[in-house]
Amino acid sequence: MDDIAPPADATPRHDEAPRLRRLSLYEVVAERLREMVLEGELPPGGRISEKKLCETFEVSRTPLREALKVLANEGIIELLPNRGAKVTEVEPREVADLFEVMVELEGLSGRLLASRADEVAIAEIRDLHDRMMAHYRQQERQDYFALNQRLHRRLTEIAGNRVLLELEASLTVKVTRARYAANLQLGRWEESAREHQAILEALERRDGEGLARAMREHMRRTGEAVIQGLVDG
Amino acid sequence: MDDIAPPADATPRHDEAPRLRRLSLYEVVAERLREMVLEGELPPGGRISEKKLCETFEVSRTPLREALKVLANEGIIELLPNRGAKVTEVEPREVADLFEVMVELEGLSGRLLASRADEVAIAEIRDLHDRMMAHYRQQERQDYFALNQRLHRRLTEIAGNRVLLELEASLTVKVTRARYAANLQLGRWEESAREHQAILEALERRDGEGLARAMREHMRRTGEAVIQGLVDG
DNA sequence: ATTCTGCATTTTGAATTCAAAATACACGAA
DNA sequence: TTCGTGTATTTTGAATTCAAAATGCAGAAT
Repeated sequence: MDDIAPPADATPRHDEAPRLRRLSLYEVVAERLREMVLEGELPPGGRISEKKLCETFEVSRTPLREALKVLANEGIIELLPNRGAKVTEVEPREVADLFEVMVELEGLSGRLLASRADEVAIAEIRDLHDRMMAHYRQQERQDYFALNQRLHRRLTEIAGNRVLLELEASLTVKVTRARYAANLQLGRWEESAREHQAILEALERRDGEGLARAMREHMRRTGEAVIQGLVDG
Repeated sequence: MDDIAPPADATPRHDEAPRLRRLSLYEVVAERLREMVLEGELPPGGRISEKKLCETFEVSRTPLREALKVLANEGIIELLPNRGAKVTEVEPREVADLFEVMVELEGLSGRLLASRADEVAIAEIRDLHDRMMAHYRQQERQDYFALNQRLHRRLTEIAGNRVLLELEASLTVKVTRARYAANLQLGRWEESAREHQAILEALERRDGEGLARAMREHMRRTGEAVIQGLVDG
Protein backbone atom coordinates (compact mmCIF):
# COMPACT_ATOMS: atom_id res chain seq x y z
CA MET A 1 0.00 0.00 0.00
CA ASP A 2 1.72 3.06 1.22
CA ASP A 3 5.13 1.71 2.06
CA ILE A 4 6.80 3.65 -0.69
CA ALA A 5 9.45 5.86 0.81
CA PRO A 6 8.03 9.32 1.43
CA PRO A 7 10.01 12.43 0.53
CA ALA A 8 12.47 13.11 3.30
CA ASP A 9 11.08 16.45 4.40
CA ALA A 10 7.39 15.75 3.93
CA THR A 11 5.11 15.78 6.93
CA PRO A 12 3.24 12.53 7.45
CA ARG A 13 -0.20 12.75 5.88
CA HIS A 14 -2.00 9.72 7.22
CA ASP A 15 -1.50 10.34 10.91
CA GLU A 16 -3.44 11.66 13.87
CA ALA A 17 -7.16 11.99 14.46
CA PRO A 18 -9.83 11.66 11.76
CA ARG A 19 -9.83 15.37 11.12
CA LEU A 20 -6.90 17.53 11.86
CA ARG A 21 -7.15 21.21 11.43
CA ARG A 22 -4.85 24.08 11.88
CA LEU A 23 -6.07 26.12 14.83
CA SER A 24 -6.88 29.75 14.42
CA LEU A 25 -4.40 32.12 15.86
CA TYR A 26 -6.85 33.37 18.46
CA GLU A 27 -7.31 29.84 19.76
CA VAL A 28 -3.60 29.37 20.22
CA VAL A 29 -3.36 32.71 21.94
CA ALA A 30 -6.35 31.93 24.18
CA GLU A 31 -4.85 28.61 25.19
CA ARG A 32 -1.51 30.16 26.00
CA LEU A 33 -3.12 32.98 27.95
CA ARG A 34 -5.17 30.48 29.93
CA GLU A 35 -1.97 28.75 30.93
CA MET A 36 -0.33 31.99 31.91
CA VAL A 37 -3.24 33.00 34.08
CA LEU A 38 -3.53 29.53 35.60
CA GLU A 39 0.07 29.37 36.62
CA GLY A 40 0.12 32.85 37.95
CA GLU A 41 2.46 34.19 35.30
CA LEU A 42 -0.15 36.88 34.94
CA PRO A 43 -0.98 37.75 38.54
CA PRO A 44 -4.60 38.04 39.72
CA GLY A 45 -5.80 41.60 39.58
CA GLY A 46 -2.98 42.54 37.25
CA ARG A 47 -3.70 44.76 34.30
CA ILE A 48 -3.15 43.27 30.90
CA SER A 49 -1.44 45.41 28.33
CA GLU A 50 -2.54 44.52 24.84
CA LYS A 51 0.58 45.87 23.27
CA LYS A 52 2.92 43.96 25.51
CA LEU A 53 1.10 40.68 24.92
CA CYS A 54 1.10 41.30 21.20
CA GLU A 55 4.83 41.64 21.37
CA THR A 56 5.44 38.55 23.48
CA PHE A 57 3.16 36.44 21.31
CA GLU A 58 4.24 38.13 18.13
CA VAL A 59 0.73 38.50 16.82
CA SER A 60 -1.30 41.53 15.88
CA ARG A 61 -4.01 42.93 18.08
CA THR A 62 -6.92 41.39 16.18
CA PRO A 63 -6.47 37.74 17.22
CA LEU A 64 -5.28 38.80 20.65
CA ARG A 65 -8.44 40.77 21.28
CA GLU A 66 -10.59 37.91 20.04
CA ALA A 67 -8.84 35.65 22.53
CA LEU A 68 -9.48 38.17 25.29
CA LYS A 69 -13.19 38.13 24.50
CA VAL A 70 -13.24 34.37 24.88
CA LEU A 71 -11.36 34.38 28.17
CA ALA A 72 -13.60 37.13 29.48
CA ASN A 73 -16.59 34.95 28.68
CA GLU A 74 -14.96 32.15 30.63
CA GLY A 75 -14.52 34.47 33.58
CA ILE A 76 -10.75 34.23 33.66
CA ILE A 77 -10.22 37.87 32.87
CA GLU A 78 -12.39 40.96 32.98
CA LEU A 79 -12.73 43.52 30.24
CA LEU A 80 -12.69 47.11 31.39
CA PRO A 81 -14.27 49.29 28.71
CA ASN A 82 -11.66 51.55 27.17
CA ARG A 83 -9.16 50.48 29.76
CA GLY A 84 -8.09 47.07 28.67
CA ALA A 85 -8.40 43.97 30.74
CA LYS A 86 -7.36 42.58 34.09
CA VAL A 87 -6.93 39.11 35.45
CA THR A 88 -9.89 38.11 37.60
CA GLU A 89 -9.09 37.95 41.31
CA VAL A 90 -9.49 34.70 43.19
CA GLU A 91 -11.80 35.56 46.05
CA PRO A 92 -12.50 32.97 48.73
CA ARG A 93 -16.18 33.76 48.62
CA GLU A 94 -16.32 33.13 44.89
CA VAL A 95 -14.33 29.94 45.24
CA ALA A 96 -16.73 28.73 47.91
CA ASP A 97 -19.62 29.38 45.56
CA LEU A 98 -17.78 27.57 42.83
CA PHE A 99 -17.30 24.43 44.87
CA GLU A 100 -20.85 24.54 46.11
CA VAL A 101 -21.93 24.21 42.49
CA MET A 102 -19.28 21.65 41.63
CA VAL A 103 -20.48 19.44 44.46
CA GLU A 104 -23.93 19.25 42.89
CA LEU A 105 -22.55 18.54 39.46
CA GLU A 106 -20.36 15.79 40.82
CA GLY A 107 -23.39 14.26 42.47
CA LEU A 108 -25.23 14.20 39.19
CA SER A 109 -22.20 12.82 37.45
CA GLY A 110 -22.00 10.01 39.99
CA ARG A 111 -25.62 9.04 39.69
CA LEU A 112 -25.46 8.94 35.91
CA LEU A 113 -22.20 7.05 35.98
CA ALA A 114 -23.52 4.22 38.07
CA SER A 115 -26.32 3.61 35.64
CA ARG A 116 -24.36 4.06 32.45
CA ALA A 117 -20.90 2.64 33.04
CA ASP A 118 -20.46 -0.79 31.51
CA GLU A 119 -17.78 -3.38 32.33
CA VAL A 120 -15.34 -1.95 29.81
CA ALA A 121 -15.71 1.56 31.17
CA ILE A 122 -15.25 0.41 34.73
CA ALA A 123 -12.13 -1.50 33.78
CA GLU A 124 -10.76 1.60 32.10
CA ILE A 125 -11.46 3.68 35.18
CA ARG A 126 -9.83 1.15 37.40
CA ASP A 127 -6.77 1.22 35.20
CA LEU A 128 -6.54 5.00 35.36
CA HIS A 129 -7.06 4.83 39.08
CA ASP A 130 -4.32 2.25 39.56
CA ARG A 131 -1.87 4.26 37.53
CA MET A 132 -2.75 7.34 39.48
CA MET A 133 -2.19 5.53 42.76
CA ALA A 134 1.16 4.36 41.52
CA HIS A 135 2.17 7.97 41.05
CA TYR A 136 0.81 8.67 44.49
CA ARG A 137 3.04 6.04 46.05
CA GLN A 138 6.00 7.39 44.11
CA GLN A 139 5.09 10.87 45.26
CA GLU A 140 5.14 12.07 41.67
CA ARG A 141 3.03 15.10 42.16
CA GLN A 142 2.79 16.35 38.59
CA ASP A 143 1.89 13.00 37.11
CA TYR A 144 -0.58 12.34 39.88
CA PHE A 145 -2.32 15.62 39.29
CA ALA A 146 -2.43 15.20 35.53
CA LEU A 147 -3.91 11.74 35.80
CA ASN A 148 -6.33 12.95 38.42
CA GLN A 149 -7.66 15.56 36.02
CA ARG A 150 -7.92 13.00 33.28
CA LEU A 151 -9.70 10.52 35.49
CA HIS A 152 -12.27 13.05 36.58
CA ARG A 153 -12.87 14.10 33.03
CA ARG A 154 -13.24 10.53 31.90
CA LEU A 155 -15.77 9.85 34.63
CA THR A 156 -17.94 12.67 33.39
CA GLU A 157 -17.51 11.55 29.80
CA ILE A 158 -18.79 8.14 30.72
CA ALA A 159 -21.68 9.71 32.60
CA GLY A 160 -22.74 10.69 29.11
CA ASN A 161 -24.21 14.13 29.64
CA ARG A 162 -22.59 16.55 27.20
CA VAL A 163 -23.80 19.69 28.89
CA LEU A 164 -22.47 18.45 32.18
CA LEU A 165 -19.15 17.65 30.57
CA GLU A 166 -18.70 21.09 29.10
CA LEU A 167 -19.76 22.74 32.31
CA GLU A 168 -17.35 20.76 34.41
CA ALA A 169 -14.58 21.46 31.96
CA SER A 170 -15.07 25.18 32.17
CA LEU A 171 -15.49 25.19 35.94
CA THR A 172 -12.45 22.98 36.33
CA VAL A 173 -10.33 25.74 34.85
CA LYS A 174 -11.42 27.96 37.70
CA VAL A 175 -10.93 25.22 40.25
CA THR A 176 -7.44 24.63 39.01
CA ARG A 177 -6.70 28.31 39.23
CA ALA A 178 -7.93 28.42 42.81
CA ARG A 179 -5.78 25.39 43.55
CA TYR A 180 -2.69 27.11 42.24
CA ALA A 181 -3.53 30.26 44.12
CA ALA A 182 -3.99 28.23 47.29
CA ASN A 183 -0.81 26.30 46.64
CA LEU A 184 -2.56 23.20 47.89
CA GLN A 185 -0.62 21.25 50.47
CA LEU A 186 0.43 17.69 50.14
CA GLY A 187 -1.34 16.95 53.40
CA ARG A 188 -4.58 16.59 51.51
CA TRP A 189 -3.02 13.97 49.24
CA GLU A 190 -3.51 11.02 51.47
CA GLU A 191 -7.08 11.85 52.30
CA SER A 192 -7.78 12.41 48.64
CA ALA A 193 -6.41 9.02 47.75
CA ARG A 194 -8.75 7.38 50.26
CA GLU A 195 -11.70 9.21 48.78
CA HIS A 196 -10.75 8.03 45.33
CA GLN A 197 -10.71 4.52 46.66
CA ALA A 198 -14.23 4.95 47.97
CA ILE A 199 -15.37 6.32 44.62
CA LEU A 200 -13.97 3.39 42.75
CA GLU A 201 -15.56 0.91 45.13
CA ALA A 202 -18.98 2.48 44.81
CA LEU A 203 -18.61 2.46 41.06
CA GLU A 204 -17.75 -1.21 41.00
CA ARG A 205 -20.74 -1.97 43.19
CA ARG A 206 -22.85 0.09 40.77
CA ASP A 207 -24.15 1.88 43.80
CA GLY A 208 -25.58 5.07 42.34
CA GLU A 209 -26.42 6.81 45.59
CA GLY A 210 -23.18 5.73 47.19
CA LEU A 211 -21.19 6.92 44.22
CA ALA A 212 -22.97 10.25 44.13
CA ARG A 213 -22.31 10.67 47.83
CA ALA A 214 -18.64 9.73 47.51
CA MET A 215 -18.07 12.08 44.60
CA ARG A 216 -19.87 14.93 46.29
CA GLU A 217 -17.92 14.38 49.44
CA HIS A 218 -14.64 14.31 47.55
CA MET A 219 -15.42 17.60 45.86
CA ARG A 220 -16.64 19.15 49.09
CA ARG A 221 -13.46 18.30 50.91
CA THR A 222 -11.30 19.45 48.06
CA GLY A 223 -13.13 22.74 48.23
CA GLU A 224 -12.59 23.03 51.94
CA ALA A 225 -8.89 22.40 51.55
CA VAL A 226 -8.51 24.91 48.74
CA ILE A 227 -10.39 27.60 50.60
CA GLN A 228 -8.40 26.89 53.73
CA GLY A 229 -5.24 27.37 51.71
CA LEU A 230 -6.54 30.61 50.27
CA VAL A 231 -7.53 32.09 53.59
CA ASP A 232 -4.35 31.10 55.38
CA GLY A 233 -2.31 32.32 52.46
CA MET B 1 -22.90 21.88 53.48
CA ASP B 2 -21.28 23.80 56.29
CA ASP B 3 -20.32 27.40 55.99
CA ILE B 4 -16.84 27.67 54.74
CA ALA B 5 -16.83 31.31 53.92
CA PRO B 6 -16.48 33.86 56.70
CA PRO B 7 -19.77 35.36 57.89
CA ALA B 8 -19.53 38.45 55.72
CA ASP B 9 -22.27 40.99 55.98
CA ALA B 10 -25.51 39.48 54.80
CA THR B 11 -26.42 42.58 52.90
CA PRO B 12 -28.83 42.02 50.07
CA ARG B 13 -27.03 43.01 46.94
CA HIS B 14 -29.58 44.30 44.51
CA ASP B 15 -27.34 47.34 44.45
CA GLU B 16 -25.46 46.87 41.25
CA ALA B 17 -23.05 49.63 40.48
CA PRO B 18 -25.29 52.12 38.74
CA ARG B 19 -22.33 53.27 36.69
CA LEU B 20 -23.51 54.20 33.30
CA ARG B 21 -21.30 53.15 30.47
CA ARG B 22 -21.60 53.08 26.76
CA LEU B 23 -21.51 49.47 25.61
CA SER B 24 -18.93 48.36 23.13
CA LEU B 25 -20.18 47.73 19.68
CA TYR B 26 -19.47 44.02 19.92
CA GLU B 27 -21.68 43.76 22.99
CA VAL B 28 -24.57 45.38 21.20
CA VAL B 29 -24.06 43.11 18.23
CA ALA B 30 -23.81 40.02 20.44
CA GLU B 31 -27.01 40.93 22.23
CA ARG B 32 -28.88 41.48 19.00
CA LEU B 33 -27.54 38.26 17.51
CA ARG B 34 -28.61 36.37 20.61
CA GLU B 35 -32.13 37.67 20.12
CA MET B 36 -32.14 36.74 16.47
CA VAL B 37 -31.02 33.21 17.20
CA LEU B 38 -33.42 32.85 20.10
CA GLU B 39 -36.43 33.89 18.11
CA GLY B 40 -35.50 31.77 15.16
CA GLU B 41 -34.80 34.72 12.89
CA LEU B 42 -31.57 32.91 12.20
CA PRO B 43 -32.69 29.30 11.79
CA PRO B 44 -30.88 26.43 13.56
CA GLY B 45 -28.25 24.89 11.35
CA GLY B 46 -28.25 27.92 9.08
CA ARG B 47 -24.97 29.31 7.85
CA ILE B 48 -24.10 32.81 8.95
CA SER B 49 -22.62 35.13 6.38
CA GLU B 50 -20.36 37.71 7.96
CA LYS B 51 -20.80 40.15 5.17
CA LYS B 52 -24.56 40.05 5.24
CA LEU B 53 -24.68 40.56 8.99
CA CYS B 54 -22.22 43.42 8.70
CA GLU B 55 -24.56 45.07 6.27
CA THR B 56 -27.72 44.55 8.30
CA PHE B 57 -26.05 45.79 11.48
CA GLU B 58 -24.07 48.44 9.67
CA VAL B 59 -20.85 47.65 11.46
CA SER B 60 -17.49 46.51 10.23
CA ARG B 61 -16.32 42.95 10.52
CA THR B 62 -14.12 43.49 13.56
CA PRO B 63 -16.84 43.94 16.21
CA LEU B 64 -19.04 41.42 14.46
CA ARG B 65 -16.39 38.74 14.62
CA GLU B 66 -15.72 39.52 18.27
CA ALA B 67 -19.40 39.02 18.94
CA LEU B 68 -19.33 35.71 17.09
CA LYS B 69 -16.50 34.53 19.32
CA VAL B 70 -18.57 35.29 22.39
CA LEU B 71 -21.67 33.54 21.10
CA ALA B 72 -19.60 30.54 20.07
CA ASN B 73 -18.30 30.35 23.61
CA GLU B 74 -21.88 30.41 24.84
CA GLY B 75 -22.69 27.54 22.53
CA ILE B 76 -25.31 29.42 20.55
CA ILE B 77 -23.37 29.26 17.32
CA GLU B 78 -20.49 27.18 16.05
CA LEU B 79 -17.42 28.48 14.30
CA LEU B 80 -16.32 26.51 11.27
CA PRO B 81 -12.66 27.27 10.56
CA ASN B 82 -12.31 29.19 7.32
CA ARG B 83 -15.98 28.64 6.60
CA GLY B 84 -17.74 31.07 8.81
CA ALA B 85 -20.29 30.09 11.41
CA LYS B 86 -23.57 28.30 11.77
CA VAL B 87 -26.37 28.43 14.27
CA THR B 88 -26.21 25.51 16.66
CA GLU B 89 -28.97 22.95 16.17
CA VAL B 90 -31.41 22.19 18.96
CA GLU B 91 -31.18 18.46 19.45
CA PRO B 92 -33.59 16.73 21.84
CA ARG B 93 -30.75 14.74 23.35
CA GLU B 94 -28.79 17.89 24.12
CA VAL B 95 -31.87 19.56 25.55
CA ALA B 96 -32.50 16.56 27.77
CA ASP B 97 -28.94 16.81 29.07
CA LEU B 98 -29.43 20.51 29.62
CA PHE B 99 -32.50 20.04 31.77
CA GLU B 100 -30.87 17.23 33.70
CA VAL B 101 -28.25 19.73 34.77
CA MET B 102 -30.72 22.53 35.35
CA VAL B 103 -32.71 20.30 37.70
CA GLU B 104 -29.67 19.91 39.93
CA LEU B 105 -28.91 23.60 39.89
CA GLU B 106 -32.48 24.44 40.79
CA GLY B 107 -32.26 22.05 43.70
CA LEU B 108 -29.17 23.81 44.99
CA SER B 109 -30.81 27.15 44.46
CA GLY B 110 -33.81 26.05 46.49
CA ARG B 111 -31.79 24.77 49.40
CA LEU B 112 -29.73 27.95 49.57
CA LEU B 113 -32.80 30.09 49.22
CA ALA B 114 -34.57 28.59 52.16
CA SER B 115 -31.65 29.34 54.43
CA ARG B 116 -30.83 32.77 53.08
CA ALA B 117 -34.10 34.47 52.20
CA ASP B 118 -35.18 36.98 54.82
CA GLU B 119 -38.64 38.45 55.34
CA VAL B 120 -38.04 41.28 52.92
CA ALA B 121 -36.87 38.91 50.20
CA ILE B 122 -39.82 36.62 50.66
CA ALA B 123 -42.21 39.55 50.47
CA GLU B 124 -40.56 40.63 47.24
CA ILE B 125 -40.89 37.16 45.78
CA ARG B 126 -44.50 36.95 46.79
CA ASP B 127 -45.13 40.25 45.09
CA LEU B 128 -43.52 39.08 41.86
CA HIS B 129 -45.44 35.86 42.10
CA ASP B 130 -48.77 37.61 42.59
CA ARG B 131 -48.16 39.88 39.66
CA MET B 132 -47.21 36.92 37.55
CA MET B 133 -50.37 35.08 38.53
CA ALA B 134 -52.41 38.13 37.61
CA HIS B 135 -50.99 37.90 34.12
CA TYR B 136 -51.79 34.23 34.16
CA ARG B 137 -55.42 34.90 34.95
CA GLN B 138 -55.55 37.54 32.23
CA GLN B 139 -53.90 35.09 29.86
CA GLU B 140 -51.25 37.67 29.05
CA ARG B 141 -48.69 35.28 27.77
CA GLN B 142 -45.84 37.65 27.04
CA ASP B 143 -46.02 39.42 30.37
CA TYR B 144 -46.37 36.16 32.21
CA PHE B 145 -43.31 34.76 30.56
CA ALA B 146 -41.23 37.89 31.14
CA LEU B 147 -42.13 37.99 34.80
CA ASN B 148 -41.52 34.28 35.10
CA GLN B 149 -37.96 34.75 33.86
CA ARG B 150 -37.45 37.64 36.23
CA LEU B 151 -38.82 35.70 39.17
CA HIS B 152 -36.55 32.75 38.55
CA ARG B 153 -33.57 35.01 38.22
CA ARG B 154 -34.43 36.85 41.40
CA LEU B 155 -34.75 33.56 43.28
CA THR B 156 -31.24 32.61 42.31
CA GLU B 157 -29.96 36.08 43.15
CA ILE B 158 -31.37 35.73 46.63
CA ALA B 159 -29.85 32.29 46.93
CA GLY B 160 -26.64 34.29 46.94
CA ASN B 161 -24.30 32.10 44.95
CA ARG B 162 -22.73 34.14 42.18
CA VAL B 163 -21.37 31.20 40.26
CA LEU B 164 -24.77 29.57 40.29
CA LEU B 165 -26.36 32.79 39.13
CA GLU B 166 -24.07 33.15 36.15
CA LEU B 167 -24.45 29.52 35.24
CA GLU B 168 -28.21 29.61 35.34
CA ALA B 169 -28.21 32.77 33.29
CA SER B 170 -26.15 31.23 30.55
CA LEU B 171 -28.08 27.97 30.57
CA THR B 172 -31.36 29.83 30.59
CA VAL B 173 -30.48 31.25 27.20
CA LYS B 174 -30.34 27.72 25.87
CA VAL B 175 -33.50 26.72 27.67
CA THR B 176 -35.32 29.66 26.19
CA ARG B 177 -34.09 28.72 22.75
CA ALA B 178 -35.33 25.17 23.20
CA ARG B 179 -38.64 26.57 24.38
CA TYR B 180 -39.03 28.64 21.26
CA ALA B 181 -38.01 25.74 19.09
CA ALA B 182 -40.59 23.56 20.84
CA ASN B 183 -43.20 26.29 20.59
CA LEU B 184 -44.34 25.34 24.06
CA GLN B 185 -48.07 25.01 24.31
CA LEU B 186 -50.36 26.67 26.76
CA GLY B 187 -51.45 23.34 28.14
CA ARG B 188 -48.47 23.40 30.43
CA TRP B 189 -49.40 26.84 31.74
CA GLU B 190 -51.88 25.71 34.30
CA GLU B 191 -49.66 23.00 35.66
CA SER B 192 -46.78 25.42 35.81
CA ALA B 193 -48.84 27.88 37.81
CA ARG B 194 -49.63 25.19 40.36
CA GLU B 195 -45.96 24.33 40.68
CA HIS B 196 -45.13 27.96 41.27
CA GLN B 197 -47.68 27.98 44.01
CA ALA B 198 -45.97 25.03 45.65
CA ILE B 199 -42.60 26.73 45.38
CA LEU B 200 -43.86 29.86 47.06
CA GLU B 201 -45.46 27.89 49.87
CA ALA B 202 -42.30 25.95 50.57
CA LEU B 203 -40.34 29.18 50.58
CA GLU B 204 -42.69 30.77 53.06
CA ARG B 205 -42.43 27.71 55.29
CA ARG B 206 -38.65 28.00 54.97
CA ASP B 207 -38.70 24.35 54.12
CA GLY B 208 -35.33 23.85 52.45
CA GLU B 209 -35.82 20.28 51.35
CA GLY B 210 -39.37 20.93 50.26
CA LEU B 211 -38.33 23.98 48.29
CA ALA B 212 -35.49 22.14 46.63
CA ARG B 213 -37.85 19.34 45.71
CA ALA B 214 -40.49 21.73 44.37
CA MET B 215 -38.01 23.66 42.27
CA ARG B 216 -36.40 20.51 40.92
CA GLU B 217 -39.77 19.11 40.06
CA HIS B 218 -40.80 22.28 38.32
CA MET B 219 -37.68 22.26 36.19
CA ARG B 220 -38.00 18.58 35.49
CA ARG B 221 -41.53 18.94 34.21
CA THR B 222 -40.68 21.98 32.17
CA GLY B 223 -37.98 19.93 30.55
CA GLU B 224 -40.34 17.09 29.81
CA ALA B 225 -42.81 19.44 28.20
CA VAL B 226 -40.16 21.13 26.09
CA ILE B 227 -38.70 17.87 24.91
CA GLN B 228 -42.15 16.55 24.15
CA GLY B 229 -42.78 19.62 22.05
CA LEU B 230 -39.50 19.17 20.24
CA VAL B 231 -40.08 15.55 19.40
CA ASP B 232 -43.70 15.98 18.33
CA GLY B 233 -43.40 19.32 16.63
C1' DA C 1 -23.36 12.12 -18.93
C1' DT C 2 -19.90 12.19 -15.23
C1' DT C 3 -15.85 13.29 -13.12
C1' DC C 4 -11.75 15.98 -12.98
C1' DT C 5 -8.89 20.14 -13.50
C1' DG C 6 -7.68 24.95 -13.45
C1' DC C 7 -8.98 29.54 -12.89
C1' DA C 8 -11.84 33.50 -11.28
C1' DT C 9 -14.61 34.96 -7.48
C1' DT C 10 -15.98 35.16 -2.87
C1' DT C 11 -15.23 34.72 1.98
C1' DT C 12 -12.46 34.34 5.86
C1' DG C 13 -8.00 35.20 8.82
C1' DA C 14 -4.99 38.52 10.35
C1' DA C 15 -2.33 43.00 10.01
C1' DT C 16 -2.58 47.66 9.63
C1' DT C 17 -4.57 52.15 9.94
C1' DC C 18 -7.38 55.77 11.83
C1' DA C 19 -10.20 57.88 15.46
C1' DA C 20 -11.71 58.27 20.20
C1' DA C 21 -10.90 57.70 24.91
C1' DA C 22 -7.93 57.44 28.83
C1' DT C 23 -3.55 58.41 31.08
C1' DA C 24 0.58 61.06 32.28
C1' DC C 25 2.61 65.17 33.04
C1' DA C 26 3.88 70.07 33.14
C1' DC C 27 2.47 74.35 34.53
C1' DG C 28 0.00 77.87 37.12
C1' DA C 29 -3.17 79.49 40.79
C1' DA C 30 -4.84 79.32 45.57
C1' DT D 1 2.65 72.77 49.11
C1' DT D 2 -1.70 71.04 46.94
C1' DC D 3 -5.03 71.17 43.73
C1' DG D 4 -6.78 71.95 39.06
C1' DT D 5 -6.30 72.70 34.23
C1' DG D 6 -4.69 72.03 29.64
C1' DT D 7 -1.86 69.46 26.55
C1' DA D 8 1.01 65.63 24.78
C1' DT D 9 1.30 60.74 24.82
C1' DT D 10 -0.36 56.23 25.10
C1' DT D 11 -3.90 52.82 24.72
C1' DT D 12 -8.10 51.16 23.19
C1' DG D 13 -12.24 50.74 19.73
C1' DA D 14 -13.43 50.05 15.18
C1' DA D 15 -12.67 50.34 10.05
C1' DT D 16 -9.94 49.17 6.41
C1' DT D 17 -6.59 46.64 3.90
C1' DC D 18 -4.04 42.64 2.47
C1' DA D 19 -3.29 37.65 2.15
C1' DA D 20 -4.85 32.91 2.38
C1' DA D 21 -8.34 29.64 2.01
C1' DA D 22 -12.65 28.00 0.20
C1' DT D 23 -16.25 28.06 -3.30
C1' DG D 24 -18.25 28.06 -7.94
C1' DC D 25 -17.97 27.13 -12.51
C1' DA D 26 -16.39 26.37 -17.36
C1' DG D 27 -14.23 23.30 -20.13
C1' DA D 28 -11.53 18.92 -20.87
C1' DA D 29 -11.00 14.15 -20.41
C1' DT D 30 -13.10 9.81 -19.73
